Amino acid sequence: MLDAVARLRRFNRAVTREAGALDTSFLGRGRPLGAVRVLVMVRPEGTDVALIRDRLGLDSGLMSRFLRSLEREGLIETATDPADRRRRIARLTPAGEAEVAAYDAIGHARAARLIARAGTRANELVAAMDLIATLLNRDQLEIRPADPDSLEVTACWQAYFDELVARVPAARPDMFALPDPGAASYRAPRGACLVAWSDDLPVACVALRPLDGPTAEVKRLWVDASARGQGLARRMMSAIENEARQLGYQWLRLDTNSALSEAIALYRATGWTDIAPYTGAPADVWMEKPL
Amino acid sequence: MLDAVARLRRFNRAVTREAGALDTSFLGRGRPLGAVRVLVMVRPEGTDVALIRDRLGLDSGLMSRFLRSLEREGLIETATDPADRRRRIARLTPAGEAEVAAYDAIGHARAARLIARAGTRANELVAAMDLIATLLNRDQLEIRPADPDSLEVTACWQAYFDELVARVPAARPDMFALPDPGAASYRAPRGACLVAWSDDLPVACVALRPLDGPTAEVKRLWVDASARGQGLARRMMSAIENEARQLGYQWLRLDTNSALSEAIALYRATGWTDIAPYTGAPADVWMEKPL
DNA sequence: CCATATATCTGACTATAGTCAGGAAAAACA
DNA sequence: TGTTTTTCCTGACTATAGTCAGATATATGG
Repeated sequence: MLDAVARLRRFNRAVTREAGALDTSFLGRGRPLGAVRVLVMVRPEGTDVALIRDRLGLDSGLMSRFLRSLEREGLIETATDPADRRRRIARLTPAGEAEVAAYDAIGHARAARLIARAGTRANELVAAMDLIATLLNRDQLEIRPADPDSLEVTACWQAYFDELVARVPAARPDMFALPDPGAASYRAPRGACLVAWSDDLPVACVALRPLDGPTAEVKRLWVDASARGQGLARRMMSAIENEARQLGYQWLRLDTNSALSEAIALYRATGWTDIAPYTGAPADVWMEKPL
Repeated sequence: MLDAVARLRRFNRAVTREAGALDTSFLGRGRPLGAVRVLVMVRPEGTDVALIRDRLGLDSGLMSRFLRSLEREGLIETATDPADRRRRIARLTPAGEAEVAAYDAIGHARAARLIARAGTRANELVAAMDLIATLLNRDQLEIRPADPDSLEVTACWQAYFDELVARVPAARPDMFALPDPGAASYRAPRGACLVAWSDDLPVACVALRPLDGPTAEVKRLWVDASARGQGLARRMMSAIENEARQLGYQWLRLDTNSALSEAIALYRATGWTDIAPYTGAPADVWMEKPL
């Protein structure tokens, strides 16, 4: 392989040029880039001003000016946060939502064009971008509770089932027909569902449901290919165990398949022990852990 | 797969943030970014000012000011191009070379740190970056003649030999011991050597040497993994055929191995026909084409 | 209650990027 | 040869990003 560092710097130049083009593509709607970057971070339901400032690394004075300018344009409204009245919350007006949608469409079109440029290698391109984005976002990874009926959880579970079908010989697609009738059991007060976010993309999930008195069952641990090799599965397991503890459980169980060797190695390394079967195919390994 | 466009946009955000950090890392030496971008594009042996301006997309007035400012600092000297005295050529002074080396070191350190962050997936990261950079740079790809003894050609040939060893069962590493004693035959006036550049990284090569009177032999066609699937091999073959025509050859020959099926398919599709063996192992396919 | 810290806002300021019009010199063209 | 085009330069200008100090209102911890 030629010098890896030289290759990385070529990448930097290529992407900087592309990102520059991306930035200027956000112009042409008569608004400076800084204001646009703020605008597109405001969610319709309202976003904490400090959060935006922090994400964009802006000076508070500059941020304030951007907000005033967007307000003058009638794209956002700001109100004080009732929970902490020093803070302010920015909310999109209908005009603002339309404007954000327009910027979204521009970005979407650009992105689609870039992917199209890859031709037959589009899938590889997206996978490569995923890997890089996940590595760069690695420190910003956040694990948050999620609604088991939400779109992101459904997407994670679908990815999990696809993975099972690909790797477990005994698994067939029709074993996992979403939507899941049992999704309610992954909710409070007796269940839980966690998703790991890299930026706004879910890259891992895990769920917990009541099994039998003081025993809960861990289900559907999944980590996206781009996020593997960084100890995320271990973090997810540790997070769901904490949830279980807080819900008052004393024992955890899980079933899995011997084809999923890394997962089993992780379980063994973190205090899980084999037990007698308590479910059927496609599982062929059953484990337990005291809390 | 989750929405590809959403993933690409996450990538954009991650990389824009990183590129922003990269840009500011070029600060801290008391010089504005624009001037630095110009400075690091000046080669010690001299670079055409218009070329720099074109690559960076700068206004001629702005460019002029950057040059004056770098001159005042004693980092570069400008002289009129003797071939066209409207044009100017910028050259690094010794102080300038030292300064560029310092910026290089900063960039190198940053790049190394990023690669290190990928841990066990460093190779995958570099491959992903290569793929993206090559796709983004695709329109800027340049095929230029190269010195067969140069570092870049040696690197290409080494990559070619590695590929052969990996794919051809009969090939062993010791069959291809660089440096190549026959490199001189790939030079003018009877031979040629072409390299395709993506930015400053060689991504493909092909060579030509005299064989027998009006017949020349095409050797060492190689395309980097990141640049495949875009018709580059075809372009390289077409370029080397043009070289051969200009050198007055009437026939081309080549030997290859049946394990390299895409290459053979390309040859068949572009007018090459099978002929009797004229070399030994590891070759097992021999072809010819009239010009 | 007070002292201190935090979040935001405002006004004044600087630095940098970028634009534009016009001029001088050289090259290309008819 | 004269005209047009190209290349670079300069000065004047604008827009944007970003910094800084101080003011105000609120929260937090004693």
